Amino acid sequence: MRESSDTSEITNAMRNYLADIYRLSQGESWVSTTTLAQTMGVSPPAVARMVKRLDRLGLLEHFPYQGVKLTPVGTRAALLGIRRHRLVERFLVDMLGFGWHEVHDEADLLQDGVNQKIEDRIDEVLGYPSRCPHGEPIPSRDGGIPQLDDLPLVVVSPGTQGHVSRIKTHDPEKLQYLASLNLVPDTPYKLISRQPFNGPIRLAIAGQGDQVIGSELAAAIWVTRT
Amino acid sequence: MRESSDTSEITNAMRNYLADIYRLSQGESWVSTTTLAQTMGVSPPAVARMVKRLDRLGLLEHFPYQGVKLTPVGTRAALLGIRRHRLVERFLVDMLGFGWHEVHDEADLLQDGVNQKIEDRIDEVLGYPSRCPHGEPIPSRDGGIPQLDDLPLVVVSPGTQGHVSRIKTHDPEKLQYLASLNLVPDTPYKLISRQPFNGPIRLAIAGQGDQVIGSELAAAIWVTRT
DNA sequence: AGATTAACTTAACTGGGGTTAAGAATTTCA
DNA sequence: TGAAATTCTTAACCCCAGTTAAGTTAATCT
Repeated sequence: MRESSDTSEITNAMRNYLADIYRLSQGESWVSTTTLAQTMGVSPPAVARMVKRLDRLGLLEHFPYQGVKLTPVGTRAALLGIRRHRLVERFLVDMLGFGWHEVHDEADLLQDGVNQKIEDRIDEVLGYPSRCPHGEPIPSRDGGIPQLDDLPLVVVSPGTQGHVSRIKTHDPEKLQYLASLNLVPDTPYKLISRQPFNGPIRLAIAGQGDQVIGSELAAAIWVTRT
Repeated sequence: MRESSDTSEITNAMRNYLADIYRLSQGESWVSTTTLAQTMGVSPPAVARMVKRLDRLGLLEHFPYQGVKLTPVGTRAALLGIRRHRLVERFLVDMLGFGWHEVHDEADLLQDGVNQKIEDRIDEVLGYPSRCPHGEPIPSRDGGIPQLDDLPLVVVSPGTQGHVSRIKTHDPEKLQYLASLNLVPDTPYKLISRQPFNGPIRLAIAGQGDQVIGSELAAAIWVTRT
C-alpha cells in the first residue's frame, strides 16, 4: 500500500498539461481547452483527449464549452510538476551557466528525464532554493506554494519603492533586455512616474539610474512595495 | 545545407540501440540481435524492427542469423551516444553527489532530456573530463575515442604493478563492494598472487593493504601495467 | 540424413502522443 | 428568432516503441 495521493502513474505529458493548466488558471476560474492548446503548441484534439484522461483520473473537472478546473489532487500534481520545472530552471542557471532567457525551453526538455531522486539531489546541491530564476516561487515537496505579496508594476503609483519580485514572461528577447537593465528579481526600484493611457513608466533602478519602460514590457514586471 | 554526417534525425531510442551495439561489439565482430535484446531488456522483435530501421538509415548492416555490425556512420553516432551517457554519469557523480554504483541507470533516464547544448555545458562545467566514473574513456565531440592501454586483471602475472583502469560492470552491488576496497580507477595496485583454475587473486591495494578478490569480481577489473 | 532444438523474423496488437478533417453545440448578431 | 460564426468534440489517421504468438531458418545431435 502506498501513501494517499498517488502520483506514480502520471506521465511526463500529463504533468506538463497539469502544470500549464495551473499557470493559466491563475486569476481565471476556468481554463479553456483552446487556450490550453495554444499555449502548449498542440492541436485542440490533443488537448481534448488528454483532458478526458485527466478527468477520468480525477485530476480535473471538464465542463464542455466552458473549460477545465483542477481538482485538489490535480492541483497538487500540477504544483509538483511546476516544482520540478522551476528547480531545473534554477539548476540550469546556477550550475550550468545558462542565461535566464533560455532556461524555460531547455527545462521543458530536461525535466522529462528527471525523476524524484534526481530532483531531490538538484534541490539539495542548489541549497533548497525558494524561487526560480524569474522570481516565481518553487512549490515545496508536498505541493505547497507560498503566496507572494507583490503586484504588477503597471498598477503601483509614483513614489512607490520596493524591489522587483518576478518577471512574468518567457519571451527570450524581453528577458534579455530586462536583464540588461538589471530588472531582475530582488533589484530595488523606485517608480518615478507613469504616463496616462498605458503610457511609459519611468523607474529608478538600482545600479542603472533612471529608465523608461514601455507598457508592454512593464506588464510583465511584478514588484513589491515596501 | 547541413554538415555532412547528419545525426539530426536520430531518436533517443536509436541512440541507445547504437550505443549498446557498440559496447557489445567490443572484441566481437558481430552482435547477435538476441544478445542485444537481452542486454537492453526488450523483446527480440523490438530489436528486429529497430535493426531494420537502422539498416535502412545506413547506420548498420544486418546479416540475418548472424548479427549486426555498425557502419562507420553508425559507429560515429554510437560514440556520440556513449559520450553523452558518460558525460551524464560523470555529472551525476561529480555535481549531484550520486554514487558510482547508481549512475548508469539514472544516466539512462536523464540523458534522454539532454540535447547538444546541455551536453556542451555539462562538459564545460566538469572541465572536459576524459573518463566516466567507471574509468571508460569519454569519446570526443567529433566521435573519436582514445584506445586505453590496459588489460583484464585476470591475465596479469604476479608481481605486476600499475593502477586500476576501468571497472567493466554496471552491477550496483559489485560496484559498491569494489568502492569499499578502494578498487576504483587510478588506484595503484600490485598483484601478489593468483591461484590456478580461476582461483582468487591477491592484491595489494593503495590504502587498503592486501585483499583477496574472487575471479568473478576480478573479471570486471581492468588495469594498467607500469 | 532426419528430427529436435535454438535462434531469428514476421504478424498482429497495445498504448502514448500527435495530426487533419468533419460534425455538433454554443454564442453572437442582424 | 433564425442564420452565421465560433468553439469544441469526435472520428480517423500517423509515428514510435513496446508486447505476445506464430512461423522460418539454421544448427545440432544421434
